[in-house]
Amino acid sequence: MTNTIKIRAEGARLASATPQNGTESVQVRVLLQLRELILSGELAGGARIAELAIVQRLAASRTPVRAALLRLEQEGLLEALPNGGHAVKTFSERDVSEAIELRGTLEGLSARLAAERGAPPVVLAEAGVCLDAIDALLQAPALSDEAFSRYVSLNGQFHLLLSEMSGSDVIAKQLERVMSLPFASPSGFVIAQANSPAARDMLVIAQDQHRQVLEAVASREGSRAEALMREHSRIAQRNLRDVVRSRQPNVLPGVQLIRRRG
Amino acid sequence: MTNTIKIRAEGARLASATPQNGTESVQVRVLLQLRELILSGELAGGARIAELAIVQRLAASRTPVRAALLRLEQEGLLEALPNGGHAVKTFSERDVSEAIELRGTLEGLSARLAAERGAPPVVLAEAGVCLDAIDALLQAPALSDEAFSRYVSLNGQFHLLLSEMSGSDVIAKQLERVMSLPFASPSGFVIAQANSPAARDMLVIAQDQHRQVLEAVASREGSRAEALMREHSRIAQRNLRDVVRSRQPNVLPGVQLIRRRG
DNA sequence: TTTACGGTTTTTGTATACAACAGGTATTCT
DNA sequence: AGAATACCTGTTGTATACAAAAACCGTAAA
Repeated sequence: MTNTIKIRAEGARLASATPQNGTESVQVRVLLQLRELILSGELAGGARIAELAIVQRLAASRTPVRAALLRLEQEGLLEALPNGGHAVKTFSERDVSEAIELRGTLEGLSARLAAERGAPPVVLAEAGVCLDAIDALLQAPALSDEAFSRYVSLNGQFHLLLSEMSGSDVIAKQLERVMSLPFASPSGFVIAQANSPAARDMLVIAQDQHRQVLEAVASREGSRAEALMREHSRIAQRNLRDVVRSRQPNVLPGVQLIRRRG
Repeated sequence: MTNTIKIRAEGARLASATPQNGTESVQVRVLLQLRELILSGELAGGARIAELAIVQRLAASRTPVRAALLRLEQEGLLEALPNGGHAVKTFSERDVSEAIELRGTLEGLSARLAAERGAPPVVLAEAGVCLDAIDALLQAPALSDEAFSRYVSLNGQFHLLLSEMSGSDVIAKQLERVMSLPFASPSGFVIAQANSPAARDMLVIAQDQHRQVLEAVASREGSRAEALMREHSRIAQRNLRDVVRSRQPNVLPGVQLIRRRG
């Protein structure tokens, strides 16, 4: 017989009594931790997620857990099951490919609009500085781990600036949504390829595209900017595919969610 | 003095006692009604929405109301306020324009992929039937109200079929998201222009584009399909702008959310 | 008149009780 | 033995109590 114990969040009452001492709300904490749990692979792809399990694990009440589940559902990491409840979503290789193509298309749109409307000089300048920093990084014949992680950060910043240049909140928001899937992010492939010998060459190529895009935007060449941005995203596509095929386990948060066939 | 009455959902207890007799869950009901309330303009753009107000109005408890607020937030109709709470979002004319451009871009991507990969013959055929039906509708020299609403339905169906042709769930889902804003929907402009004398001509033009797109997809002309689909969306843009300018009050659900300047 | 302060009130955040439902298991009837 | 059924359990849906924070308001002092 199973003994019917009443499941209760340890310390829940304590947490309730604790005032919000400047840190973060339970909701945010649960959201972050739950996302981490999924991306790290601790909650396997396809697994059903019970609210109470999370309640126990994260020591919060059902309310914030529910909120987090809903958010992650809309984020695309979870899917709602027909009869209630949620499951960790899995992605086919094609899904991944399409997500990247989608990002490229959206970034292309943003770049075109930026070029057509004229990007704010300040942002344009910031992007230039960003690219200069990447150039400096690529001076070295081989890149250290720290250099890679710095590249990731700079690369992410550049893509963000690019999405800012169009001045469109609507598009920026949509882009944000698409990039919330970790393997669709512009830096996904970089992390994954960090230890490959050809890694630096890849970055050199990507960086050249960065330069060209920025130039195109600055000189108001809309459709060139768009085409370049699309093509740029295809680097990620190529590399990410390699990674999925070779199936190194944890090179990138969330790769475990990609299933081989389906 | 305000008397401190304890606000309670009328009939809430009753609803709780009622079994789910085949209809719909409270959550779904609240979501639908709340969305309706916003789109109909009963909750004005920019207005802050208090949970308790909705609880009273829709006779449900805070839990499903909260869920609905979260959903509508992700849907883009509400925005989360910094210190908790939600407000009805408003859109600048530029936002609307960008949302439509976004739809065009996404539909263009979908059409291109459909053409490149080859659309399933069944879907292709269905789309053809759909267009034939629209042709039949346009035989009449002037269109009745029913004819218009039939057009709206057929038009929506065609666009849906088109998004199906690429076979991409990822893109289809994203498109669904973008089109959840009512003025970004492919039929938005149709409703709005129904009483204009040139309305039929507009539909004729749109229908020609439909034909061309379908042909392009069928004959695997990817970039033609994409370009056509983008251009097609610009009809909506043009017409919808007219409507916003002339500011007829209720031609389209949700127009009240568009503010003049901002 | 304006501003700072203190209490009041509204509103959201959080936890939890209770109900309905689904799925599995054991039991019983044929 | 096999099938149908009743029960049991785990899970989500719904409502609500309580806490904390923020907005509001009135008063008093500069």
